[in-house]
Amino acid sequence: MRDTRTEILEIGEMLIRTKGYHSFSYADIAKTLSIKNAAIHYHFPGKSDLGTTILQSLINNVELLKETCKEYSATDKLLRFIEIYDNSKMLDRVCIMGALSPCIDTLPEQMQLKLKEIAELLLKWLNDILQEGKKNQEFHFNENSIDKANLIVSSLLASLLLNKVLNNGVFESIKQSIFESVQISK
Amino acid sequence: MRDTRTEILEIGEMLIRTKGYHSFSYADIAKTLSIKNAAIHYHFPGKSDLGTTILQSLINNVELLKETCKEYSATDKLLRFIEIYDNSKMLDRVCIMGALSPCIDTLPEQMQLKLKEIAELLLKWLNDILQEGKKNQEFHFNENSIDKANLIVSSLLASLLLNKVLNNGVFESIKQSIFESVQISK
DNA sequence: TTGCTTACTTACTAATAAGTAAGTAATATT
DNA sequence: AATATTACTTACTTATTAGTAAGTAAGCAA
Repeated sequence: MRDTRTEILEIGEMLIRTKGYHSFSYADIAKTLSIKNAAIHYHFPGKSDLGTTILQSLINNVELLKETCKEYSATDKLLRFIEIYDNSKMLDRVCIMGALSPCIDTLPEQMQLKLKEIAELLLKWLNDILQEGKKNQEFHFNENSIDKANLIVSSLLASLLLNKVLNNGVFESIKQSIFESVQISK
Repeated sequence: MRDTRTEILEIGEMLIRTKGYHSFSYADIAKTLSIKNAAIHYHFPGKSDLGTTILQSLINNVELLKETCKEYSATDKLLRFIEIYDNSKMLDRVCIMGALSPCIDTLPEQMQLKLKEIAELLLKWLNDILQEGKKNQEFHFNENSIDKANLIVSSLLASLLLNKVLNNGVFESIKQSIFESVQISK
């Protein structure tokens, strides 16, 4: 038997990434779990508490993944980084940045800050990976690594969005471009 | 004295691109224009009528811009294409794809179709520009032009989103990358 | 001058939203 | 055995939503 609090968080995350923060309600979660509306308020008094907790748990997941990859080669780290987006693609979801950044101004302040934290965390991690790979000759590129990290995160994020609209091969096409742009073959 | 219908469309577009489709209400528009809620229903019976009309007018604008650029060089066409995003950046807005694609499944069907139309229109136009520029030696790149168009649109779209979150130089950084990737200097 | 259309307002409905207060049954603590 | 805590439900409030029906004032058309 699953823990209700955890299930609320997972369904909430799914709803944010499939419908958006403003388009789901406590009633959606309640229906899915066959509990009452107020049960969710018991675990998360306000919607912003739920939203903030979901974002924090995503931050924790990235930190954990980062720790797991610590000893990997830069190439394998990059592969694991891109896997985050692969997983989203497989589930036909967008990433959290894609889901929330368009309406960041309408989010509770705590959520805005957490979203910033996620963006900075991902960009910094990717930048570290790129620098390491360049230093030890795994990757080959001329641009500075911050610009490159910006470009990679942007294009991954947006290809998930475009994929939802067009259902074409844009995600795979982008992934290929990324590998070519750092000159690793896989 | 302005035309109310046109003003509703313009404010509606602004609201979609700053707050999102589900986060604005007829009341928001009514307040801004100092008219009553029902006046908007007179011009646009349902919210989906308003949304669909806004998307159609954006399609018309792109078609018009395309026509205007007809005789330009490929380089100038590309500059005008990117100007669409420059304008968004200046106003601290995201583009319509960035605003609506994350929650496309929650939009009225007519709006979903119009959004697809916009995505296809932009990608096709950019692809044409890239092919023309490659053919006449204005641009130099090895990838196929469809992949390149995907990458450029994706990164422009996402850099507007990231810019809202981080307020850093990501948009300018991406723009520079695009120019370099087709090897034009400006 | 009578009637019709345009562009609204007034006043409303029904649905849904987030949120709360009070009660309850089961479990854990002392 | 008595008490407190956990995890809810029941029943509710208040606010906001999209949407509608009926009325009106101004302008034009026959």
